[in-house]
Amino acid sequence: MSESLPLRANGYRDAWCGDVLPGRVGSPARVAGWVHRRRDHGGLIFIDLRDRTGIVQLVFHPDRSGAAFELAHKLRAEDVLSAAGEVVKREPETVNAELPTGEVEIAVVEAELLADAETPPFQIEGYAGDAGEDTRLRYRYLDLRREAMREALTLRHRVVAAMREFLDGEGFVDVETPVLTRSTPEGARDFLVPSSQQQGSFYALPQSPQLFKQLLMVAGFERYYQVARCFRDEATRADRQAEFTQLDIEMSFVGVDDVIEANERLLAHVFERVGGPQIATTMERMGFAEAMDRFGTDRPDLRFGLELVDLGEELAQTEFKVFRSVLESGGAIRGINAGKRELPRSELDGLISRAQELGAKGLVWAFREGEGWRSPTAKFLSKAELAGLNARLHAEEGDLLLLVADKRSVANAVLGQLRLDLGEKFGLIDERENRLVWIVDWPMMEWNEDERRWDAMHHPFTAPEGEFDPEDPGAARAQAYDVVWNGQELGGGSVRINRADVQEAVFGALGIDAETARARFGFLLEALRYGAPPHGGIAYGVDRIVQRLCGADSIRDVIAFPKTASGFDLLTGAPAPVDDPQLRDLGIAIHKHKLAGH
RNA sequence: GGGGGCGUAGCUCAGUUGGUUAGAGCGCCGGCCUGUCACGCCGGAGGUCGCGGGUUCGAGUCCCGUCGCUCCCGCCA
Repeated sequence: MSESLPLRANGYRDAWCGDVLPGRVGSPARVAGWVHRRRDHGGLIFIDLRDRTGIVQLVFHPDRSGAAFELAHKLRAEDVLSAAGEVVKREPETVNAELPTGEVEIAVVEAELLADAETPPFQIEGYAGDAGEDTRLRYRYLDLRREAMREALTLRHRVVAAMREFLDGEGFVDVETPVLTRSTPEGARDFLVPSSQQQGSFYALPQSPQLFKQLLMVAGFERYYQVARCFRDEATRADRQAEFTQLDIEMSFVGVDDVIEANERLLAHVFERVGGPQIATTMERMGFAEAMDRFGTDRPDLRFGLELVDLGEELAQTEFKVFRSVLESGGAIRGINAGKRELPRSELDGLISRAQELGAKGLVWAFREGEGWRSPTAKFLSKAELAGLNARLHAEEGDLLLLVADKRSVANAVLGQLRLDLGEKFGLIDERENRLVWIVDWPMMEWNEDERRWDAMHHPFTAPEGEFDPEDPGAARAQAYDVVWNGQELGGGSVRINRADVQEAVFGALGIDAETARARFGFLLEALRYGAPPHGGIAYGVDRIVQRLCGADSIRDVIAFPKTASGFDLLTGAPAPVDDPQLRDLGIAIHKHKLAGH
């Protein structure tokens, strides 16, 4: 805070605490803030006063401070105080090098208690261990007084401001779309809002503004963005909240390359503005198939190796029943070379447990030894097979090899995650490195074995590459793209379908019959008949970007008032039961016995 | 929906094979202290061991249930 504030009457400040620097020595200053710490020496009292800019030391002398000295004696942590006095230079031996304001202090002549504070349930900047998260959330307004939280939310503000600044400069228009909208049963569970005027009918909170932004393209806005709150009624995770924020962007008359190019400049601008990693404005691209093949995931962390290798060829003739049955049923045998590692049996067992937790039936571990393996599995494989596997995995003496035989999707998921676990465990990741990559060339659809139908890989409005053949949906490529930063998806999008006939064909391939499509998406199909420009866009997870930028462990650390894993707001007590009359207005009956214990 | 971890003072935690009156650090309260800055020194208060039930002569400790927090799997087009 560089600008100074006007001198005001009691209770107002003319200087920020963090601005009381040597340049002000000899001048009067009035500051206001919270009592951070009190050091009462009996005949001399020091108060560290904190506002959002920092901390400054106040000194109270019994003679010079008058009535303020008596007040200082009674001050307690987090009391709100206004104090005025002269900025004085400290004696060299009393300078505090830890504080930016540590060369000076304010010799207080006048002070006013603006509000007193109860003893907080936890210390604002404690040294006795951080408060537990439920306590922090219960008293979030105190938790947010802490420097780390203030910095995280300020960084968030700067990220969003930089996004707006860039998009405004490029002619994008911020348009608000409804929060009360229509439920679409696909995807995550919707939060529903009952309508009192149409009893029995419900609004849904949006999972994204997808359809509205497409309608804005039909409406001719050409360039739209919105910092949009989105909702998914699903369990939360360390990087997932039911209520989250998207930067939502849509552009007309564009193809994949246009959207990617604009977003490379957007990301470079945002990172530059907030002191994030320097990135090239032309970023790496990788096909979906290559990402799955080399890393087992569509969001690869490219900062380290340990790539997945396909071992089907080497094992094509194997007598080992486990491997043979997997290959015969169309599965895959994939492996990674984890390098020269000495792992005790207990840790190898841990890897097996982890693999099973991730869905594998088992995990084969082996250390290369001579031309063969030291492994419980070695005895089931021929010399030629072991030699072939060693060669394919580029295994050197002592290298740890991990193999999973399963459906290809399972083998990829398991080894892809084990690769990340091992990369972290073995310290293979250079935290200073930043790898951004666009994942492109996505399949349109993937086969859902449980439901026996095709599901959209991105969403049903994604445009196919070239002509769409409804007879062979599995072959269709999507004009879709995800941007991945060090293994985390920052955002994703696509070029959209802008012709009603194509949209109808895609719905059909997804098993949505014409009647259902009309009922749910009739407004979109109709709009596409009135001259829809080619358009495409992207949506970013703002919370995750900020989390990543400040290195927070949890998305909750970059959200002002987050909810717990089970969706509670510990501060306000939401969700909470409502009165019967409220329910009657909505035409909703709740069986009270189901609420027993609430 | 499933699995793991956790729940003891205001906060963070320790608490042995089930055994006397449940401890520590920080915080809080009182006193002393004129150069501290995580001030220091002396004294003190503070506990439904999440909740309910069970086993036992005896439960913070073992068992069952339940609530809450958290991580992971499912899920998240």
